Amino acid sequence: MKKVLVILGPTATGKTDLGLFLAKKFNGELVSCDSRQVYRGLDIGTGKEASKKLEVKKQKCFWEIDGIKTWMYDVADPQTRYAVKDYVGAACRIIDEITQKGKLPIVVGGTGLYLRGLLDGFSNLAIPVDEKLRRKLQGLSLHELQKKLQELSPSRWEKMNDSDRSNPRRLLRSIELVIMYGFIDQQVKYRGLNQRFKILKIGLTVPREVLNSRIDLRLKARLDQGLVEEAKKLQAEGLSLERMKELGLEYSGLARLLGKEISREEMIKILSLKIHQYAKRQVTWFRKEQDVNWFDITKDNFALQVEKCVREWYYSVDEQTD
RNA sequence: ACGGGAGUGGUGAAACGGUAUCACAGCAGUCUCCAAAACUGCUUUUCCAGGUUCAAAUCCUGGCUCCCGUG
Repeated sequence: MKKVLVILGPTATGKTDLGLFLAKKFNGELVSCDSRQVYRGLDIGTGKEASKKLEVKKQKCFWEIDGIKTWMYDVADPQTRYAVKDYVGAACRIIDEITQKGKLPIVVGGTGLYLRGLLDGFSNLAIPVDEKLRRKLQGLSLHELQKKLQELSPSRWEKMNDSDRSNPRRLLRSIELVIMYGFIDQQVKYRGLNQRFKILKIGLTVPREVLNSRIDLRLKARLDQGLVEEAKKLQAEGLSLERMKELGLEYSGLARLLGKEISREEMIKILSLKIHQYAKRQVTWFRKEQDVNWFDITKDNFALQVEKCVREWYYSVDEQTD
């Protein structure tokens, strides 16, 4: 059985650095699993380059960082909306290609939903989005959406938890699933990677306080690298501040700065807070992930420990029939 | 030092003498296409000491602290 290595964990734990390290050891190529790195032009704010200053060559379909090919960067225009389905389809194809070359795909993931979709597969992705319906439902109040779903599909409503029942987006998608059920998109038949590959998951952890201070340091470094200039460039290229806000974290802060809603100092304060909260949500998500080999990045020689773990798996022979 | 004003969760605010409330932060969580999104739950408060009152964050007295003005 072919193998895929997965590195996961919250932001600012050095997933890309570790990925590069392992790619060199095990003849690998990186596949980013990040809902914002897919967008062209969002480079500094999404941390496309590794923390160390390495040689980066941007190619048409991939970046070459310190000689290692890195995929799933720059596959979408930031003005368009990219979603799980797009990611899963594209990433899957690339992983197959890497495997065919005889190399090891290393998925570097911070976006839990995308990663789960890629590894386990989401059956609902075959049920298409209906823009017209969404536009129509967008105006409805929470209560109206709830009523609508209860009428359309009481069983689906019953299955939802309290949190989702108050979530307009989930309600809307749920209604969409009921209405669009008959229009299954035959193109997106898709099995999760875990059915076709032997997967090793490496998870990175770090004490919360350390993580927060790493985030703050990284934010400062990004500002020094020209984060604000990057945002100005995006704006000059036609990206509206409105859309920039939707891109979240750094970019939403930057959009407010450029829109003169907040000062630079306020922005830094807000961003620090928002990124801490985001990291916490990532930790919550990944906590439930199955079969993860966790490593604390503050421990001595952690990279070597990881390497050892990967080596055992990488050279192991599958006893079962392929 | 004098005159004036103000002290309510970690922060910013609300409460005619009548159940101390809200937002943010914090903590825990949800999750099958906006996921760096959206959403849920929980914790925590009346500066101190007296007094008036059935009842005080609220009124009175004293103390402490802070702010503004004058010196």
